[in-house]
Amino acid sequence: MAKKAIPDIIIGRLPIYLRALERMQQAGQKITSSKDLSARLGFSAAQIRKDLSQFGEFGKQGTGYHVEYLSKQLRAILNINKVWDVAIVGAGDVGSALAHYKGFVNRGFQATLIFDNDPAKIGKKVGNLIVQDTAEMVQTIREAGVKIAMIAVPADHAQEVADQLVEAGVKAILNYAPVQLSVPEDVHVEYIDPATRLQKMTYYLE
Amino acid sequence: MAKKAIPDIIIGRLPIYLRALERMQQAGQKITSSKDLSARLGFSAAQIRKDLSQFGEFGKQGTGYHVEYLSKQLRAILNINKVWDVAIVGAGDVGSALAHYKGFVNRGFQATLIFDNDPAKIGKKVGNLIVQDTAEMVQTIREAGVKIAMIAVPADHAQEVADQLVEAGVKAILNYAPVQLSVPEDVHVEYIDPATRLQKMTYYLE
DNA sequence: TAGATTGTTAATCGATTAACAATC
DNA sequence: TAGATTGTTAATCGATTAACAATC
Repeated sequence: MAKKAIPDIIIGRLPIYLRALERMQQAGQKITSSKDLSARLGFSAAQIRKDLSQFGEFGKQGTGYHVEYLSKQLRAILNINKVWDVAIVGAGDVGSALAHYKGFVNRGFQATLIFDNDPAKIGKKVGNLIVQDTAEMVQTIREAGVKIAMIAVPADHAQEVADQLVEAGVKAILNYAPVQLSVPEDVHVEYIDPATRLQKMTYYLE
Repeated sequence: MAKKAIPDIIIGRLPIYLRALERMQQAGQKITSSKDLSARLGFSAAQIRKDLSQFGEFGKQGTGYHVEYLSKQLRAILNINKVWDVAIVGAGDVGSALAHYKGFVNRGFQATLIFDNDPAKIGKKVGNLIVQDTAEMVQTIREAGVKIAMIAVPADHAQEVADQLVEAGVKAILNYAPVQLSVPEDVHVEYIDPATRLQKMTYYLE
């Protein structure tokens, strides 16, 4: 309830703040400020302070924010103190790339399941994972208690897969298929479509 | 000038409208309406009409929009009536996946160059492309007149690569490295970071 | 202490929605 | 014609910014 009150657009910025803080930590920087973060990220200092103040008082007047402390707080707020298991649906180029992707390590996620409906792929290894038959997906995901999935199947099948994921108890979907999905309102969906992003930029090109 | 006046947030929705229209076309649908698009995409009908009206009068009262005509108009507005060449920097897992990605076909883009600084990778084939030495990147991109690039190198090197791309005349960058880039204001940057997107959703999970 | 920076309120800015005349 | 849907204006809603007292 209290959570619901915080605008989604603010939630979306928290991981970006966290990413910057973690880079500061790596670089040995102990203290930062809204001004410092603003210079790095391009958001206004006022906005950064306001966003953070939604969740508590993390800073110190005159000093700023302790990098490690703030980053710990943000990880707690975002629920990534644990490592979440993630299922991948589709073992084509995109699904395989996600299975190999090293960017999830230390950011709260690990791919533990991958599915495909192509008999030629089922049983094959992709990274550390063995491709399983989509026919067993609902049961396998439900039994494993996996709550997050990434869809990397052709656009025509994405909605069907989404329906199955919902049935399996998945609550968060990262969709790489270039279609809008229709899901119950307690299921969250984020979209990644590089062509769409490039098209946004070509508008400005000549 | 007139272009600059249109909010970026509207430009970002145009490719999504286009994506839906192209799926309608494939399905043989001739006519749509703001209400129909709204049902598919989740944006309000009023917003869709208002967005489109920024660029002209594409519809007909009482009828709606002709799918093929509107999609043609949007392609023109977004400057994707041509096919844009795109350079990929980094031939690791992400770069390779982008080189193989089939989602760019018919959406206005083709990868034509790929670069890496690892001698073990230079000269190797990735998809149709041969990996070239990053040392020659600035010159090669400039000579080829390529204006769009995707960065798929480790975070530590992304800014350096971005600087080189700017020097080479690139005006649009799709950045897969999990860092904010600093570029001149006539250069456009979009970010794709799946971990960030997943973290946004885990906020809502328990 | 003096300087710096937070957290927060009020003011501004911009985006979305509702409503409806125009018209196909 | 009657019904439907556009394009657009005005009203609403929400997000960002400016400013500053509190305080480290």
